[in-house]
Amino acid sequence: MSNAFTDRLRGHGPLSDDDVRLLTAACHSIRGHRAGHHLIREGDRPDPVFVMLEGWAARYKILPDGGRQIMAFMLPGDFCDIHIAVLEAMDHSIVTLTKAKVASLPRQQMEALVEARPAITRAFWWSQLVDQGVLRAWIVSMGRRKAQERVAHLMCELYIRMHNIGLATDNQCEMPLTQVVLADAVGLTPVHVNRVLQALRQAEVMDLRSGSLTILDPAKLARIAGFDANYLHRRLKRAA
Amino acid sequence: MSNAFTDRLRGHGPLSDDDVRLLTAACHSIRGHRAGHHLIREGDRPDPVFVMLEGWAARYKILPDGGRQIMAFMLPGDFCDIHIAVLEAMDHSIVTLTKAKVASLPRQQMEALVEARPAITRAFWWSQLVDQGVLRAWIVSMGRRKAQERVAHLMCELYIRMHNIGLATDNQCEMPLTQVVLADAVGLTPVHVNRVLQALRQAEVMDLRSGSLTILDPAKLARIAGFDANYLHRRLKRAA
DNA sequence: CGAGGTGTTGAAATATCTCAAGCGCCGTGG
DNA sequence: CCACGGCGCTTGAGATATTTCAACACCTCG
Repeated sequence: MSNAFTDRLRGHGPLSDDDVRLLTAACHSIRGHRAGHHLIREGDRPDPVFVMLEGWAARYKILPDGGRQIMAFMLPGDFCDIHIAVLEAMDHSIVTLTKAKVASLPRQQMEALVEARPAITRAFWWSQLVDQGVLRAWIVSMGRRKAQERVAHLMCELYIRMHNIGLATDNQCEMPLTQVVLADAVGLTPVHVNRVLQALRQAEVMDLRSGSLTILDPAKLARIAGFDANYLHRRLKRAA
Repeated sequence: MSNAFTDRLRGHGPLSDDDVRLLTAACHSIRGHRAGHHLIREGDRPDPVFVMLEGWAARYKILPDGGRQIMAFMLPGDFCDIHIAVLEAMDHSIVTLTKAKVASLPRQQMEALVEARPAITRAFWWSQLVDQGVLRAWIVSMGRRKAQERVAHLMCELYIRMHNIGLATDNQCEMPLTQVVLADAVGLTPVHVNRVLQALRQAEVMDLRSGSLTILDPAKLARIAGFDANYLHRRLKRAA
C-alpha cells in the first residue's frame, strides 16, 4: 500500500492512511516503457498527470535550430506538474531515459483529491516548492558557473536526490546519462562535457562512467560546484 | 476594491466579489520603498508573502565568488511564492529595482484564504504554473541561446508581461534595467550586454535606453529570440 | 566640486564550440 | 558465427563567442 510516489509525498508532510490509500488507488494505470519513450510531446494536449515509479525521464524542449535543452530530470517519485492539465498544449516534451515504470492519474481524479484532501494538497505544494528550487538552481548554474562547476553541481543535485529516495549508497549511485544527454542538460557541447568529465576524473573528484557515478572526494566536489544542498529541503531527513 | 494583485489573479480565472474583497483586505500592510530596498535577504526566515503593487523587483542569488545571478523579475501583480513560508531560511534575496509599492500578506492569512476559497487556490496554482513556465524558458535561454538571442528573448518576455498588465503601449514600455542588472539576469558580462544592445539598435530591431524599451521590428525581434509567447499563457487576453 | 554609478570603447586572453576522425562495444541480420 | 551498422566515447586542431582588464565620458547626487 505504498510506492515511490506516496513515499515521496509522505516526505513532505504527514499523510493519513486514508490519504495514502486514495493516492495509491489513483495510480491505477501503471505501465512499463523502454528508454526513449515519449510520455508527452510538445503540442500534445495534456491530460493525465504522470508519476515516475521506476526509472528516469527528462523534460526538454527543442529549439528552432534543432538544439535540445533539458530542463529537468525526473526520478522515481517525481511527477509532472499537477496543474499542467490546465494548458491547451504542451510547450515541451518528456521522454524516458531508461526503462521505466510510470503511473498516470487522470486529471479529474487529481483535482478531486486536491479538493477533498488538504494534507494531499499541502504535500503537492511542497513538491512544487522543491521543483521550483531546482529550476532556480539550474538557472544559477547556467548563468554564472563554468563548465566544470556546472556538471559538478548537477552531479551533486542528482546524487542527493537519489540519496533521498534510497537509491544511493556511500558516494555512489546509478546515473544513466549519456554524455550528450548531460550536455543537453548543462548547456554545453558533448565534447566539452567529455573533457570536463575527464578532468574531474583525473583530479580524483568524481567518476561518471558507464551509467554510474562515484564521488571520490565529496568535499572537493561540493566546493567546486559551490553546492549548498538546502534548496532541496528534504523534510524526510528532518522528520526521520 | 481591486489592485494590481487582484487584477492579475482574476486573469487566471473568475473570482467572486467576495474573493476579491478578501484578497484586497488581506493586503493590509502596504508600504512604499525606494530602489535597492531588500524585501528579503538570503538567510532570513521568511514569513509574509510579498505582492508587488507598483514597481519592479528582482529575485537573485550571490555566488561564492561574488557573482550575482538574477532568477526572476517581479512586476506589478506578481508575488513571491506562497508556500515559501514553509522554509526555515531563504536561499536567495529579493530587491526592489525601482521605487516600489508592496503589500505583505501574513502567512496565516494566506493559508486561511487557500483553505477556505477554492477559486483563490486555483488562481494561485495558475500563477505558479506561469512562473514555472518562465523559469523553464530562462533555462532554455541560458543553456542554448547566444548573447543576442538571449537578451532579445528576455525583452520579449518582459514586454509581453508588461503588456499583459496594461503597462505597455504600442511596441514600447518602461524597462528600468541597468546594463549590469540585465547582465546579471542573462548570465553575461555587462560589457558584452552593452555591445549586444548596440548591435540590436544598429540592426533596428529594438532600442533599450534610459529605462525604456522600444521595439522597432517586432517580427525580427521574435525571430532572433526564437520567441513563442504561449508559455506565458495569459488567460486575460483570451477572456477579454 | 568630487564620488560613484552607468554607458561606452579597445585590445588581449580564454572558455567553449565546431569540425573531423577514430575506436570499442553491442545488437542485429545474414 | 561473423560482419555490419550504429551509438557512445575519445582526441586533436582551429575557429569563435564571450570575458577580462583598463580607460574614459557622462550624469546625478551629496
